Amino acid sequence: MLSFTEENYLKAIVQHTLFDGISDEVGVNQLASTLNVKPATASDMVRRLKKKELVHYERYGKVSLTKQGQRLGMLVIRRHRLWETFLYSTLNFSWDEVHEVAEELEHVHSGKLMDRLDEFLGYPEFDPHGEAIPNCEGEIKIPFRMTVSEMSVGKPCKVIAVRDESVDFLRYLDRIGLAIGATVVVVHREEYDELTTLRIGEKDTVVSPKLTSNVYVVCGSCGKTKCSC
Amino acid sequence: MLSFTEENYLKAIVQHTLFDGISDEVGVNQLASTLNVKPATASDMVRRLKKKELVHYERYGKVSLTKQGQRLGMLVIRRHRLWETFLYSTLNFSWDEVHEVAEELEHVHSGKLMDRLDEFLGYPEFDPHGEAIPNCEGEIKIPFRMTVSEMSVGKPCKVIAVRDESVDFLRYLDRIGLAIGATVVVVHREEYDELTTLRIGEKDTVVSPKLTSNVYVVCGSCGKTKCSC
DNA sequence: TATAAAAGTTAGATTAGTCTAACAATAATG
DNA sequence: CATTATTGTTAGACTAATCTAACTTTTATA
Ligand SMILES: [Mn+2]
Ligand SMILES: [Mn+2]
Ligand SMILES: [Mn+2]
Ligand SMILES: [Mn+2]
Repeated sequence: MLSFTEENYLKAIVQHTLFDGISDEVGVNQLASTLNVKPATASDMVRRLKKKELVHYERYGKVSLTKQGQRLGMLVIRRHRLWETFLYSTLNFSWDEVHEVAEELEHVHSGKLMDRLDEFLGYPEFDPHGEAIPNCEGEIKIPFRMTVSEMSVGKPCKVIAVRDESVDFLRYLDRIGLAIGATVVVVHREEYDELTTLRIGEKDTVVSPKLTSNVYVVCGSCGKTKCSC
Repeated sequence: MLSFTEENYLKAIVQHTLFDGISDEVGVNQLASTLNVKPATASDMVRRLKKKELVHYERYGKVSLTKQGQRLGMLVIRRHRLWETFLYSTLNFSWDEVHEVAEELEHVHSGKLMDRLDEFLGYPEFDPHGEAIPNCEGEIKIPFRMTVSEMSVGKPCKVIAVRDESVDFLRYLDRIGLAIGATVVVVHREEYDELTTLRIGEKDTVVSPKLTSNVYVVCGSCGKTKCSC
């Protein structure tokens, strides 16, 4: 049985290697900063995870997941996202409140519990932030996704997910009317100061690249990421 | 914020001092055996709980709860029993499966979560084993209860709760048809070998004092513990 | 009440997870 | 390619929670 800490490391490694889509391996310092620990601590832990055959790793090298490590990490993420969905859909939490509570609930080890919860929720595909929920084998289809910062000017698109789950970010989105399913158009992109004017519904709002790079969208006409509409 | 371990100690002290109704204080060895640790370990922990002002305690003395210790212990029990109710009523777990999972869920620290869950469940008064659920202040009315072993022969009574939550015990009760709400009559009590013949519904079953002392009942006519029916 | 039994404590060790400070290897850059 | 910057490791210390083994206090009983 994995400890809280081990599960959190696996989850962080999954985020870096599978979800962020930059590389399939991650450095110790990067991991340390994600987990808010010092590099020395992460270095130690990575060696422990290697001994348990959950990661591939050599001294001074990068970290990547073994089959088993990936499966277990994905299961933590499944639990996290199912609980977020429960809190949001059943207990009427707002989308900025669910993450923190799910950080605790995700460590409850009962496969039966998660399967029953999944059934109770009607086998949801996505969590309240639009992220896909892995199945009970820890499998998931990771879609190639586009952010608002990559969308061409004038093309209507639909918000499908958000990358950042912080309270500040989500409340900001609420204020400007940007929710999952909303239609947005990049009205103008100012090269000089990198600000983007976004039409959300009827209203235009000027936003930073920090926002546009954290909002995932698909084509508003065909619903695909890559399209020729 | 309390650790898992500290919460488990508080819960165990509540059980011994408030629920078992023998004394309002408990010994270190007794605590140790309840928590499956060695006396040395419990002795250490009790001193830590004292430093946090959660228990009253002097070297070589007995342990009892402070106001704060009692409140926090009762809140752990509230969470445990609300989760058991959720697992049983909403996710269709059987009454012998809920305890183990609740042992993990009870340590999730979110008052809002528990209040919302309470609301979702319709403010239940009792958990699947018939135990009362403390309110959000950690308060509860502890009823004076009678077990089957104390009931007089021939008097019909109603099962209101079970003391033991072990899988073995609860499955055994299922097999002999003894559920919460069932009507039972002590048909005969054999002094020699302390076995009791119990009429449950239409069927007679011979049971041990281990069973009769773990089943709580009220008078079948008036619904009270002490009555003159 | 003296002795034995039970209950409780202390000392010292261990493991997980963390830190700081000093050091070493690798990568980037002039 | 030599120097610097970045990245990662090691050594040594700390806390929480546990153990074993030896010791002490309290309680029971002959
Ligand atoms: Mn989340
Ligand atoms: Mn999410
Ligand atoms: Mn229980
Ligand atoms: Mn219960």
